[in-house]
Amino acid sequence: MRIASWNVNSVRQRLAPLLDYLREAAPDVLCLQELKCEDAAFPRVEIEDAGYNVATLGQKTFNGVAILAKRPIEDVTRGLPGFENDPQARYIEAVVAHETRGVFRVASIYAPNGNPPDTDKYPYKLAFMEALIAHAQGLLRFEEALVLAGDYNVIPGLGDVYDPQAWAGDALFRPETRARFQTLLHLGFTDALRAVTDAPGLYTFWDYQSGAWQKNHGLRIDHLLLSPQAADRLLSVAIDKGLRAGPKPSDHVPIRADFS
DNA sequence: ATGACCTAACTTTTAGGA
Repeated sequence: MRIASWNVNSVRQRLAPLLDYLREAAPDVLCLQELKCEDAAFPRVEIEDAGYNVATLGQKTFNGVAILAKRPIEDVTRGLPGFENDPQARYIEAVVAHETRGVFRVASIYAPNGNPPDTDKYPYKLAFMEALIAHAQGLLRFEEALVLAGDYNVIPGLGDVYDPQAWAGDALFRPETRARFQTLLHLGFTDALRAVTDAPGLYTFWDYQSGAWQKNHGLRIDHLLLSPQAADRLLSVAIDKGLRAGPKPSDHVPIRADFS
């Protein structure tokens, strides 16, 4: 069972590399963020023709999340429970069956950026994270294989950013932000990448500006958080950074995990 | 180096991203 997450920065601009990725990496489930289109404009037919079912929560211009899966997508929840008044499309959750080993519950999450931190964008980011913590705590009671996948807009630690000092005051790296990410982990989730390696410099995002990719000025902000039942079945984790050097790249690359 | 990008939109500038 292969589950991946990718902030595509406009699904319509990314359609060709997305179809390539579905064919080459062949994830069973792919969570997408930053669709930047309404549901009616989502390239549903092209993705269904590639062999995937589709569940979306779109929005004009900004945000937007989706779950793609080879198997049927069931019990879809659109919007983060407990944060229902949010006008921004940042959360979709569903259940996908494994061929032989029960089901996985999967969420595709696009947490707010939160910059600049001296504006109301930062308390909005923290409020989203607190609602996510509350909802995740409830989900753990199901004792299911659960993957909370997405762009958290959180740099968890010093090894997850090319220049920690330069990012000290940023909304992605402030202590209040990292503390809430840690609270989420302390509920009982496993940061999938950190379950397989302690290596620094494993990034999922490189800004389009300033030659960030060429200089490897990256951030690790896309994460797969695993319930105990998912963590017990984790086989491997990979970051598909090659896509950042390919044609029409997103500024994020996919992160994926394989499960038994 | 004070530089450098990309996307969507009631587009020819602006807002948002991170």
